[in-house]
Amino acid sequence: MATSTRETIIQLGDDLLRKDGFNAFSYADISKPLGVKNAAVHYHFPSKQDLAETIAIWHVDVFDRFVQKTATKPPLDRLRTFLNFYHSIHLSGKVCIIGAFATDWNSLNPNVHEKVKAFTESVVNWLSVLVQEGRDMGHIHTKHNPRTTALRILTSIFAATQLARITGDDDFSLVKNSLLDELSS
Amino acid sequence: MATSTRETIIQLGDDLLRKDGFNAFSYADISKPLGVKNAAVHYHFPSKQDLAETIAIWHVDVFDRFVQKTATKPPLDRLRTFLNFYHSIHLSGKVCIIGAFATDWNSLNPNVHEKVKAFTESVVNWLSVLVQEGRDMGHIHTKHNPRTTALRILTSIFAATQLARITGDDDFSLVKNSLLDELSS
DNA sequence: TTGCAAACCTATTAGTAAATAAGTAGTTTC
DNA sequence: GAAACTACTTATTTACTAATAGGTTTGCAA
Repeated sequence: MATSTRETIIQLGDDLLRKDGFNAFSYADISKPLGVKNAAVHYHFPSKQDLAETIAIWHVDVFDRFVQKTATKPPLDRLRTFLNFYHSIHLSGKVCIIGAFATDWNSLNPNVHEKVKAFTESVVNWLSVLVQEGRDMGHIHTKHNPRTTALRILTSIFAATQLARITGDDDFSLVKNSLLDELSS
Repeated sequence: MATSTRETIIQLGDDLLRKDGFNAFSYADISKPLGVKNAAVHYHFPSKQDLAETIAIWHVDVFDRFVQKTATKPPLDRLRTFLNFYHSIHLSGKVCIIGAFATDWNSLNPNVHEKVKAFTESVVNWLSVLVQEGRDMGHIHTKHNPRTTALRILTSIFAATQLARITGDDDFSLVKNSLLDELSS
């Protein structure tokens, strides 16, 4: 399937956003590798905020597909897949999109905020259901309520993609493995 | 005690770094509220990287004083104070300096990296000792090794300052309280 | 064949950025 | 009391930024 210019811009933008931050990349960083002029990027996304908004929506879509694809797996398998996904984020030099948007929060307009909120809530809710189901099945053990456990999973793993930039890969694995170990024991 | 221009620059820079991000503020954002010219800021910190480096060193000093001041407290009290400190970070609209530096990592030079690494390791080590001592005294309960538990505390609480920007204050408290609840039970 | 819209490009603008050179006023040092 | 240092200012430079106006090409549809 041929990838459209528009799609490539979104993917390059997402990469740059999560590697360098929203204010660290310019339209030139997108247009150059794409082999088009800066104005072509503005044709697809008139403003940088429009691009950020589309990237947020794109993540909603990607996550929806992830949810669909893993829907039949048992809760603990879903969690493992989720954490492995974050491992690949870390290994590719990026951070979690939630953290990237959060630290650049004050540079983004209300439209972007709305989409990022929707995405984040869908992740937290998905994790909450996962925890609830896992507990009902006796596969997941936690003393907190599902949302709290979901928040603890999410915060630990997305901060791990950031922290491991500073302290190294090993710390990412420590966090990841301890999460699985703790919830499944 | 009279605060010098240099110190005010560091504090303003730290505020801006943690509210908006390294690439979202300029020397004008510092010089204006200070009532000096942009060149005066460059006099104290020739480059923005120099400022970032000094901010990192400043955090090492602040943390050292925090460690000294709380050294006589029992482990669980130290943890509570630590988490309350993060609560005040969140309430003042900032994020943890570790996360701020991590997401802007690729914009910062090796000198800054070095100082941020030193600061982060000192926090992780302090938490590790806290966990070790707490466990020895029977006040803290965890199945992981001290560094792993330290990482889980740190990642959860610093990501909570970011996540709560998106999902709201309540989620910060859920994370904070669950940490205390879990480790002290 | 014309009409028209999608997807560009050329060229430019207005603004902001970090950084520096050179000068100045006030204070300290020898 | 001259020299030197501190903490600035004025003025400027170079570079990059997001964004836009207006023109060009291509392919499809009426």
